[in-house]
Amino acid sequence: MKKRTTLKELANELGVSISTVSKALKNSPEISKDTIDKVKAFAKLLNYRPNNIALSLKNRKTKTIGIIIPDIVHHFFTKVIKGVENYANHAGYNVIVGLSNESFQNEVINMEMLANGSIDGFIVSMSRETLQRQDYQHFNETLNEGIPLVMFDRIVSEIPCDKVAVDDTKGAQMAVNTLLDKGAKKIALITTKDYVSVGRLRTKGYLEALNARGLTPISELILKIDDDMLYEDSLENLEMQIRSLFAQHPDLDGIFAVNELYAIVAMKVAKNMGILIPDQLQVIGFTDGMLSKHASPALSTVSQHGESMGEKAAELLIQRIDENSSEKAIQPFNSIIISTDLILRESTK
Amino acid sequence: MKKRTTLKELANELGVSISTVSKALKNSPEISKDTIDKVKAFAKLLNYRPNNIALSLKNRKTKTIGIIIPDIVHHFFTKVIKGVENYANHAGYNVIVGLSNESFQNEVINMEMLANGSIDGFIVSMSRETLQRQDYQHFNETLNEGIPLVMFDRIVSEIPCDKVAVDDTKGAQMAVNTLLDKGAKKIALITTKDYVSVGRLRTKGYLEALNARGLTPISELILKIDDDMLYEDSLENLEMQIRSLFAQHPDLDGIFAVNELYAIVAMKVAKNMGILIPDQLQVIGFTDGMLSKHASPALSTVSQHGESMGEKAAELLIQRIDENSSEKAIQPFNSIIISTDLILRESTK
DNA sequence: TAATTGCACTATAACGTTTTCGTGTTAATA
DNA sequence: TATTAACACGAAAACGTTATAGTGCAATTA
Repeated sequence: MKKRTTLKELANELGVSISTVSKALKNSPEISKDTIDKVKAFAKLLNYRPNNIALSLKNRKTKTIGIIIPDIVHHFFTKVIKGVENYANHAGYNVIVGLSNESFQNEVINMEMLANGSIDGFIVSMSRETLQRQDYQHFNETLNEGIPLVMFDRIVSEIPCDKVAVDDTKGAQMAVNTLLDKGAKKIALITTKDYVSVGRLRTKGYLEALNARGLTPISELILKIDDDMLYEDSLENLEMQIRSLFAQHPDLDGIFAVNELYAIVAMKVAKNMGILIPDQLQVIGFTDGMLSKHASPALSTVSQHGESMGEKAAELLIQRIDENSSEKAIQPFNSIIISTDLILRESTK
Repeated sequence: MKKRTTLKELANELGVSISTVSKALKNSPEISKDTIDKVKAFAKLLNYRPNNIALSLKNRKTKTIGIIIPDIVHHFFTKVIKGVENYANHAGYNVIVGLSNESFQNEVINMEMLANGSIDGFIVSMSRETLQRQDYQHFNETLNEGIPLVMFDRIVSEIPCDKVAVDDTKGAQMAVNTLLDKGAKKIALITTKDYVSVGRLRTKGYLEALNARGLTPISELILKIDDDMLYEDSLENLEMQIRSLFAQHPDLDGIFAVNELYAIVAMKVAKNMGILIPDQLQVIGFTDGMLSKHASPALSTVSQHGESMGEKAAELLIQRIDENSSEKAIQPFNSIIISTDLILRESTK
C-alpha cells in the first residue's frame, strides 16, 4: 500500500518547515512568492492532497452529514436522498446513509455509530418501530450532545428540532375533494394503522374532506392495513381485504390510498373483478413514484416532492451546523411544510 | 454547542494520566482492577465515547467505504446499496454514497472528494458518460494511491480490480430461449446503444440464442435506444418506435427488453394496440424491480439479485482493505459472476 | 550608531487517540 | 541487606493538519 504524500514529506524534500509548506499552499502573505511557487509545483508533482481526516480532527467538523431512513428500496426516500446529496455536495458536504430497516434497534445503532464524531449532523425519518414505541431518547441524546438534527416526513412534535414535511392532511383532503368533484359518491380509504404518523394524518384529511361536504364517513370503507410486513411481501392479505370490500360495496366509486402500492393493488383487484377504471371506479394514491407513472391505467396521485424535501432538509441542517460552530444566538426551530401537488392521470375522470 | 467528553477530561477529573484512562477502558492488564472500575464508572457517567475521527487518524483507516453510482432513483442500484450496507454494517463499516448522475465530471469529483482519506475503499458502477468516453484515469489513480476498488454491474476489462457482475449474456440467452421454448417465433429486442456495456452484452445473448436455434436475427427487430435522456423522461420517442415496430411486424410474438422500463413501455403500447399479452405477444424484461412485479400483467423478468451483488462487492472490498493493511502478498483480482434467475410471471405463457 | 520596523520563515501547541518506553514503589529473592 | 522482579502507572511520540507566537536578519529610521 503506497502512502499518501504529507506536508511533512514535502517540507523535508524542499528543506523548509511544515508550516511554510502549509502556508504556501494557502497563499499566505507571510510566504514569499518564490517559495509559494516552488512549494506548489512540488506539491503538484507529488500529487499532494490534504488529508481530510486530519482536517476534520483539527477543525472539529467533518463536512459530512448522516441521513437515516427506514428503507432505501422506496422511491420516496430515494428521491429525498437525491435532494440531500444535491444540496450537500454543493455545500461541500458528503452524505453517509444509514438504514434502519424500520427497526428501532437499527436506528439507534446507526445513529450511535455516526454520532462519535463521524458526522456534523443528522437528517432522519423515523422507523416504524420507533413511531410505535414512541421512544425518542436517542434523538434527544443526540440533540443534547449538540449534534443538529433535522427530521423529515415521519415527524413527531415531541422532538425539539427542525422539521420538513408535507401537509399530509391537506394533500389527502385535496385528493378526496377531487374525487368528489369528479362525481364520486362513495369513497373508500386504504390507509395504515394509526401509529404511522403520515397515515394518521392522511386519514384525518380523508375524514375532514368528507365531513366538509356533509358526508358521514363509513367505518367499513376504511381499511387500516398493518404493514408490519415489508411493502413488497405478502400482499395477498391486502388483496383479499380489498376484494371483499368491492364485493360488499358494489356501488363504491372512489378509492383514496395513502401510498402508491395500496392504490396499485386496489386497481389490480378492481381490474380482475371487471371493474372499469376510471369509469366505474376512480383511484388516487399518495407519493409519486415509478409505479404510479407506469401503471395502466396510470395512477393519479398526490406528489410529495421528495427531492425538494431532501434539499430543504439539507439546507436547514447545514444552516444549523454553521450557526452551531459560530456560537451565534440559537435560532428557533423551523417546521417547513412542502406543499403537495395533485397529479391527475388516467385513474380519474 | 456542548463539547463531547474526552480522555483528557476524564484523566483530569480522576487525577490520573490520559494513558491510564485509555488503557483502563481497554481492560489493559497494566492497570489495576480498582482503577479500571473507577475509570469505567466515571466514563459511563460522563457518557464518554471515543472520537472516531481521532481514531481514524491514528489508525489510518476510517472504517468507511464509498459507493459511487450513476443514479439512486433506480431500483437495482438501491438494492445494491442495501446489500452493501448490510455487509458493511456487520463488519463495522459505514457507507458514504456518491451520485454521479451518469456524468463523468461528477464521478471524478465525487471520487476525489472521498479519496482524501475519508474512505478506505470504493465500490463503483460507472456512469454512462464514463463508459462512453472510455476514460478510466480516475480509477487508475485511485488504484495507484493504494485505495482498493471494486466495480459492479457496469464493468470494463481495462481496470485492474475486483469485479462483481451478472452474466448478462447468459441471462439474455436464457430469456430468449424461454421465449422460444414457449412458442415464440419472431422475437424483437429492445436494447440500449452499444457503449452501455450491459446493454451490449445482453444484445449479444439475444443474438447468440437465436443463432443457436438456427434463426437469423433481423436487424429491423432490434431497437437500440439512446437513453441519454433520463429514464423517466421523454418516453414518447420510445413508444413511437415500438408502435411502428408492431405495425410493421404484426406477426411479432415475443419481446426481450434489456431493462424493465423498456419492457413495461412495450407492454403498454401493445395493450393500447389491442395486442393480447401473453397470448399474442410474450414479453420478458431484465432487472427485477417494482415495476415488473406490479405491472399488469406482471412482467416475467431476469432477476439480477442486486442485493447479493452489493453484499459480495462489500465482502471483496473489505477483504482487500484488510489485506492491504496487513501487508500480505497481494492476491489476484476476483471477477465474481452472480447468476441470474428467470422469474416467470404473467407476461409469458 | 543604536533602535525600530518588516520580511520570510520556523517552532510549537493543539485536535483526541493509542502505544512504546520509562519510572517509582513494593514485595520477593539471593 | 542489597539486588531483582513485578506491579501500576505516567511521559511522550505519533497520526496530518492549522494557527499562534516567536526568531533571525536586513533595511529603514532617529
